[in-house]
Amino acid sequence: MHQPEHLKNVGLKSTVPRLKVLSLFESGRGRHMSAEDVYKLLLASGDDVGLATVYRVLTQFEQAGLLVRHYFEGGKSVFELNQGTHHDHIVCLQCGHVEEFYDAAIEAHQEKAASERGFQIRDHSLYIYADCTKESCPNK
Amino acid sequence: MHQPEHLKNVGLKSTVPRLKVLSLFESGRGRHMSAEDVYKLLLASGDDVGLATVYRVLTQFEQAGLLVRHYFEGGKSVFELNQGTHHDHIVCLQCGHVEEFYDAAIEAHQEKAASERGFQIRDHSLYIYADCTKESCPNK
DNA sequence: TTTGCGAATGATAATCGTTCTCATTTGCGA
DNA sequence: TCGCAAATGAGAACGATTATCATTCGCAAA
Ligand SMILES: [Mn+2]
Ligand SMILES: [Mn+2]
Ligand SMILES: [Zn+2]
Ligand SMILES: [Zn+2]
Repeated sequence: MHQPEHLKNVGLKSTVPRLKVLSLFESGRGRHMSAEDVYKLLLASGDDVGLATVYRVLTQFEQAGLLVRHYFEGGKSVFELNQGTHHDHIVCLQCGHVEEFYDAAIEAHQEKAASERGFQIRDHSLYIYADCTKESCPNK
Repeated sequence: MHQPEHLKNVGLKSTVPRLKVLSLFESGRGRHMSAEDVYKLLLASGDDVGLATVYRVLTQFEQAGLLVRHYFEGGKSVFELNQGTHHDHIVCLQCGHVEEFYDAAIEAHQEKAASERGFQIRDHSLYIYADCTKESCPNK
């Protein structure tokens, strides 16, 4: 999918740590990952990259539009590949399972609520915290 | 408004620091406040309370249902008086002005989106980040 | 290719918000 | 008024993230 040129196209020089982080996200070995997640997965696969570099690269990728950052509850940022289309998230409070959804009606009502009050929307975040019904979920 | 009995009613003994924090929220000197905001406002008014106590009391008030905690972007928790009715927030990215709103249609669609996917909603957070149209806003 | 240099990296220190520890104080029922 | 569990406050500890800085690397010019 992505090649070294992709990094150049967004103004970042192609380096080993950057390519490793990008290919991890593209490998599908984790969709919503924290800096620590990325760091540990890279270590586990023998690719050792400094933790500080992981943080730097994630922020650079976010600014370059390659990744999207989320602030779930819990205090740590979570990143995912930017695939162009916006979506919101449902997070299971028991098992942490994250499901993505997009609801055009909700998006439209948000736009309406903001413009009625004289605001021009730049961004928004909607997280639904819930209990899921997966078999594997401790929530029996 | 609130009196010492209110604390007892929610299972907390009436202490000086707790009463000070509660009356600060009730004074209207700030609606959405972080622990640091509360700490500094109390110090400024001559009521010195330890920072650790401020954190403890805010968490206790949240658990007791007196306050609601929000996780705005920026990494720090923000609290406001729980006035019984849920609402969401629009935050101006330029001046930080926060406006509250409630949209029954959005709430209903969230419920629908979650139940359709087998989730039982426990909580949710919706923040709209925007540019406001206040005269005082740097966003001219 | 080799070279040169500014950008990138990684080990580690520092920062920030928050929680923990523990000796001291306080609220409040007996 | 006492007694004691609960609450407080100062400061240490913590987890996530950022800053510092000496070393290494990417890459373009020669
Ligand atoms: Mn997602
Ligand atoms: Mn509010
Ligand atoms: Zn679950
Ligand atoms: Zn504004």
